[in-house]
Amino acid sequence: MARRAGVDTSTASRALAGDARHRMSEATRARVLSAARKLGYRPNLLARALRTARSNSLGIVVPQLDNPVYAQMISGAEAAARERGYALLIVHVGEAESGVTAIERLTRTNHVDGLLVSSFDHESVLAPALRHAKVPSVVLNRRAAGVANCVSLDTRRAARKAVAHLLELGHRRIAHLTGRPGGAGTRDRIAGYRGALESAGVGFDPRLVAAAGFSAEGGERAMRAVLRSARPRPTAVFVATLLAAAGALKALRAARIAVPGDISIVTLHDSIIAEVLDPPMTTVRLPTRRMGYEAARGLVDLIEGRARRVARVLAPLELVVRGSAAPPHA
Amino acid sequence: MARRAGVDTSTASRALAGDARHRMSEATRARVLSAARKLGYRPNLLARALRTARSNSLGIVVPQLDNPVYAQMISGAEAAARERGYALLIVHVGEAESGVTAIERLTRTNHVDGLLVSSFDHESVLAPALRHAKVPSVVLNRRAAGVANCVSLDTRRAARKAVAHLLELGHRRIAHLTGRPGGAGTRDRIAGYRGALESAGVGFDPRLVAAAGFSAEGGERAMRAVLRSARPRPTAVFVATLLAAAGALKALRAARIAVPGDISIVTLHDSIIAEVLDPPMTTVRLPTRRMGYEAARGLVDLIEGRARRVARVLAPLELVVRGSAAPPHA
DNA sequence: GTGAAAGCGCTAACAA
DNA sequence: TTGTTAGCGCTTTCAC
Repeated sequence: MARRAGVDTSTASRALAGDARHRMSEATRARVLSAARKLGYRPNLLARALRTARSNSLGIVVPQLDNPVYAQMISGAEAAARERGYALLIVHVGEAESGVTAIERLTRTNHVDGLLVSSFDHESVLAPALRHAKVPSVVLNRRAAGVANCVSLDTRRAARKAVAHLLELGHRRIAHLTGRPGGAGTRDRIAGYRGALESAGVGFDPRLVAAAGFSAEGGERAMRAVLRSARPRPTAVFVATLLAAAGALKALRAARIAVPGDISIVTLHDSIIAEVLDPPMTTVRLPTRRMGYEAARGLVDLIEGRARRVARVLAPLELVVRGSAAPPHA
Repeated sequence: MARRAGVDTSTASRALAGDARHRMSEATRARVLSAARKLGYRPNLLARALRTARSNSLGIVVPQLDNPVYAQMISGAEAAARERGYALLIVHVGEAESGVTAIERLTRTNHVDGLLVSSFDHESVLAPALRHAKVPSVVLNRRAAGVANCVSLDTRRAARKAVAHLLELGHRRIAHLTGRPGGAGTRDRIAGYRGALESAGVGFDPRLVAAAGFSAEGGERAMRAVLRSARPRPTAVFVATLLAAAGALKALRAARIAVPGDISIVTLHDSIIAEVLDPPMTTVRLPTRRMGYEAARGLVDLIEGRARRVARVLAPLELVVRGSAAPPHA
């Protein structure tokens, strides 16, 4: 024990706290600090937590782990938590399950100091659950009524950017394979898509929009649906997410439609998958990792009283031009 | 407090422990339990941890988060930990960094009861660090001298299975793009590859082997190298991992070599990426998620004294035949 | 500026 | 079978 080494007792606590509010002689402080260092003293966080009712840990609730989007989010959150001296407890709840029991368990049993939540729960259940948990929370990429603290991606702007790229290439008949019906992300994508079209004076044709969800199969199905029903055929398509774009690509290949020769594709998010597709996919990168980072940092600010509210919308990063989009041939 | 509600005090502890070694009247036990339920009592794990010097948490150290292999591992570990009532603390250490400081921090500061380790540390540093940490540990997919507890994948057998598939299709000239030089995974792959060839009476030609590592670029480079130097050209190639196979595919496409028409490809691991490639990739699935699950379960057994050693090698799952391998044309 | 003492919520040893 | 007591390692009044 550092105390033993020095010569004092709980004064050590003050010295190690380093808090300027405790006035104490530089001499003793130095003595304690050096003794602590020499003995390799590590405070017992459990004891501290019990005493202060603060555990120095954050909980994160995610619906998927093997999706690069969540993996990146977690990676960012972990980095921010570590920088601030917090541990990160991770709970995976499945897409179908509710995160509410996880939230309950994290706060009531594990005594986390704050929550990062990214489950698919409807806001009507999520918001009360978070309010009921008496620790601060930040919701990731789900803007929801009744949820004050949230860090999300500006999906609308990203969508707009993607579609603008197609318009600049000269496309006028642009389809959109969007997300899950009813989701906020879907609304944002459609808004961005329509906004870009309007700015370019291109009319909106609902037959060019189909729900793909976020899976490859969904993308394949939606692409087929559009090919079947849209006349004349679109020369380009903006797809909700990378996986769905891969599915759309498959559908086009099956229909012997060349990409980007006959139809161009642009999508959102970026990962190694974009590079290994044939052709490599042109995408708008989104700062997913940074979203996790900012959310965790904001959460710590909330916990430590440096902030009263966390509400950030992160702008998309750059357009990554690969090979899936080209000018339409006359 | 449940105690208040019933009428007793620390007897509640015994009742809630449910331990059969404590003999007590069914009446009081029932009373305590029902009171606890009614009040929604949750024991304070922090206090318990302080008292018992057991935190009911596991730490997991991983070098990557956005690689499906690790994501699946974590997902499995999280499930097992939760089932057994443990929380999972996750630490990401980067491929270049050492996991040793993370191990140190997890045990000395966060007081985890056990460690799951999958960093890239050389065994000469990892083994002492784990021995020094005074909690049990299980190493994931890295067999290393001095490390007793380990759950790993039978990569050798998986490699053999992959190559056997090519042999059955009639291939005799089979190249191998392997992992990082010197890695255990690489040795296993080469051993499996050679084993399969030998069983089929096919000679081993070192010019057909090139190091690809585990990235797409590596695979692309290695494929080019083999195409340049191997005469006659192989009719099939067994690639170390999915991403590298994607890179190899790219190289073949660039060289206008048809897959599987001119060259067949088979690789290890499975994920959505295998499906979105063109052609979809034939792979040998490996139980990565289960590896995380078994490791965490074994670790808890170690912690709770139900096991003295955890050493499992998980057999590969089935061969998933997609479209990247076909019989060679005469 | 520093020491003494209490107590966070729990469990384990001992008494009753 | 149950209650009493002590103490895990820390922080925080409260004296001094």
